[in-house]
Amino acid sequence: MKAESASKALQDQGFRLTRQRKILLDVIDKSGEHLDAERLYQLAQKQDPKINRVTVYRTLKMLKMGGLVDELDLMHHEGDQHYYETRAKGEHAHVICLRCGKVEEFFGEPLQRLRKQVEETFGFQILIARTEVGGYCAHCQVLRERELEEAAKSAPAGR
Amino acid sequence: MKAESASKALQDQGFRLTRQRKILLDVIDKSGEHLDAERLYQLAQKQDPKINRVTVYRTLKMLKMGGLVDELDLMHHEGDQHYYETRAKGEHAHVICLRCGKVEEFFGEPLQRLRKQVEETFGFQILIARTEVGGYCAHCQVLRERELEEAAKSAPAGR
DNA sequence: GTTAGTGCAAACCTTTTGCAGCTCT
DNA sequence: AGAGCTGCAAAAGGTTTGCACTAAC
Repeated sequence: MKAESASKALQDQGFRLTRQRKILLDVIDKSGEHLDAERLYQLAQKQDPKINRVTVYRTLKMLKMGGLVDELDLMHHEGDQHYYETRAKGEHAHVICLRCGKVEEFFGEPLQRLRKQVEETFGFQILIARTEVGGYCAHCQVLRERELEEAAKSAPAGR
Repeated sequence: MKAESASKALQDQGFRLTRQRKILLDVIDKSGEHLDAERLYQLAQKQDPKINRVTVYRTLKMLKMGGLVDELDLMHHEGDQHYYETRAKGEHAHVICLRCGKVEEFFGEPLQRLRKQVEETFGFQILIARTEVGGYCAHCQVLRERELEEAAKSAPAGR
C-alpha cells in the first residue's frame, strides 16, 4: 500500500503524522490520480467532515516539497486549479483532449531522452519535468469536424 | 516585422485592429518573450497611459485562441500568473532554475519525437505541446550545495 | 450605422496568511 | 512540555464579467 510508504517518508523528513494527513494520503492513494485541491477536500470530508480546506492546501504543499506528489496543470482546461498525482509511476506526459477533457498518459523514451539532453546541454540538475499536450482525441476529431460543418451551414461566413 | 503578420492574421480571423491591440502586439513583438499580463500591461502603458488591464487580458485570450501566442507557466516559480510568447520560433521546452529563476530554451529532436509518438499512439491531433523542466542551473548547483552546508552547520539536525 | 471592443467597477476563484488553540511525539 | 499542526476568518493574487460608452469597419 503506497500510503504507508508515503507516511514513512514523511516521518523521516520530520513531519508529524496527524489524523488529517493520514486521511489525505489515503484518499490520494486510493483515488489514483488527477485530483485538484477542491476535489481532494470533498473526498476527505467523507472521512472527516470537520477537515478544513486550508489543511488540504497545506498538506499538498508539503507533499509537493517532499517530492511525494507532482503538480499538474492539465493545460488549464478546466480552470486555473492545480492537480496532483503520486510520483510513484515514473515519468510520463499528460495528453489532454480540449473538447472532452479526457486525459491520457504517455510513457516513452522521448521523455528520458529529453531529460538527458537538457542535463547535458545546460549542465542542469533536473528536479521536476512536466510535459502537457493539448488537442483533440481520436473520438473528438470526428465530432469536431461535424460541429464545424454545422457552424458553416448556419452562418455561411462572408470574408 | 512579426507584429505586422500577426495583425494580418487577426484581421483575417475577423478581429478588429484597434489602437490598443496594435500597441500590445508591438510590445509583445519587441520585448521578445516571457511576459506576464501585468508586465505587458506596464509596458503598454508607456505607449498609452489610459490602456486598461482588462484589455490586456482580453487581448491575450484572443491571441491565444488565434494561435498567435503560447501560454506558459514556467513551473509557477514566481507565482500563478501565466506567461506568453509568440509562436514564431518553433517548438521548444523551457528549463527553469528554481533558485535564480533563469529560463533556458531547449530545442531538440526529442520534442518532435514525442509529438509524433503521441499522435501515433493515441491518434491524437495535437494543437499545443508544453514542456517545462525545473531544477538547478549549473551555477546554482554550486551555491545550493554551499547553502546546505551552512544550514547543516548552524542546525546540526537530529534524526 | 452596426457590431465589436474598451474602460471601469465589482465579482470571482484558487490559494495563502495570521493567530489562537489543539495534538502529536 | 513544546514544537508542529489545525481551524477559522480574512486577505491576497490573478483573472473574468456586466454594462454603458466608444471606435473600427
